[in-house]
Amino acid sequence: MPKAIILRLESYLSYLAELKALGKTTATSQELANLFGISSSRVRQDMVGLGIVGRPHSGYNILDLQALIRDALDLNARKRMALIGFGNLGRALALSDIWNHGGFDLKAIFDQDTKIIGTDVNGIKVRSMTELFGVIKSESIEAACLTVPGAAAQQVVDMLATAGIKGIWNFSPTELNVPSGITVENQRLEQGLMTLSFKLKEVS
Amino acid sequence: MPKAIILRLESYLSYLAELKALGKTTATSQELANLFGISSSRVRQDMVGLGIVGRPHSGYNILDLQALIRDALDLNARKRMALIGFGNLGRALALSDIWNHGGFDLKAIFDQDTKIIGTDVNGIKVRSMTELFGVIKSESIEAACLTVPGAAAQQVVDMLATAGIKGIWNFSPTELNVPSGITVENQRLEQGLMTLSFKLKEVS
DNA sequence: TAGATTGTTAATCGATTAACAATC
DNA sequence: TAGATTGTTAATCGATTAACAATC
Repeated sequence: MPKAIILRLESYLSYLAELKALGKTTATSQELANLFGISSSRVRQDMVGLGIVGRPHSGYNILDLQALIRDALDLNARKRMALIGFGNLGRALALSDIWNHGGFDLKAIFDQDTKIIGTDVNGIKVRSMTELFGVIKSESIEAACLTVPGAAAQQVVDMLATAGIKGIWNFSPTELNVPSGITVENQRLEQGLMTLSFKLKEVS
Repeated sequence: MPKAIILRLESYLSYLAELKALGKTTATSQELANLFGISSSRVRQDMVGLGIVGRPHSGYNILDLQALIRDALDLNARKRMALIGFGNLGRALALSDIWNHGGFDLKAIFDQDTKIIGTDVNGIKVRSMTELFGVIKSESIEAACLTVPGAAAQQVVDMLATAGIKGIWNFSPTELNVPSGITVENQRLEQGLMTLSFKLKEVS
């Protein structure tokens, strides 16, 4: 499935939650299209791809649509995650409620700093990097969130690959090298900021 | 300029820094293409767009290319930024060194929580939201980083718009409504996590 | 019923790749 | 020089839009 479609499904999902909160039970392709300036026919093609059947007068059933999108993105499956790097950003993510929005459960936290190791975070103890391999195995952890400094990222990725991790949510600006069978989703904060810089020049 | 090109320019930039660190002085379109699986002819078209002239044997001069990309993204212009929302994420960003990578200088921090107001962060005092309008004006701040809870986001955006902000780096999952003349760059953490969920299903 | 909205096919658009003469 | 690599044009590909008969 193309990346562009995935991103649209995610946007539909958050908009549908808003509509539902307003008491609506159906949404038309035109309503969804207005959301981010695409044509209603593109939305209908996305709907066909999801396998949902709409009704000529009212549109698509919101509950059905939410369920199908959540299923397409596999958000209902509980996936076990480890966080590597308990710096300011790692700490912010660990304490946030974001994990559940992706169907993830944070199960372990690792850091290198002996001053931090042992800290309790909502019932999860920050562990030493030396425990990484064993804990990922014993806790059946399949995904990792990487919030270590860029210089350390690749080295940690190699450890994660050996331990059998299947997916990485990467916050370091470094382009990671991973063996096949491992997927990386980059959350490029620096690129976001650079894009804002570019856009600022355009608007003014 | 299409978003896809912007993202490529940003990727070229970080790769060029690596090449330069290795002591190289030129890069060919083929090298840059290998980076993320596009064709060398696409890279050459990007180069033409930047206005750089390559040499048939050696490729493009790295220093020239870096300068042109930085110029295209306006990274050399110093832009003054405010951070709104000093929660865990806002705090992590405030303490990070990311701002300079986009050519931004963090000049003010705002939060609603009276327990936090007054805190000193690298010489910047956290201010009350009531000061937002005045400080943005008096400090000539043109951009804002939004790390407030989703429910408060739109309300803050309206204040920022009134104060004359030109660009917003948005970390809230909410789709923001802004008047024309203001640009928003969304840093969708939730969508990143959902995309990872989808990809995990695909690889296994 | 009337007409709003779907599902579907063809047309359009833009971005990417292929190809190749020019050239350092 | 030989050949690697550019700059450029045409071909291809994929994604988006337009159009419209079907239908609730």
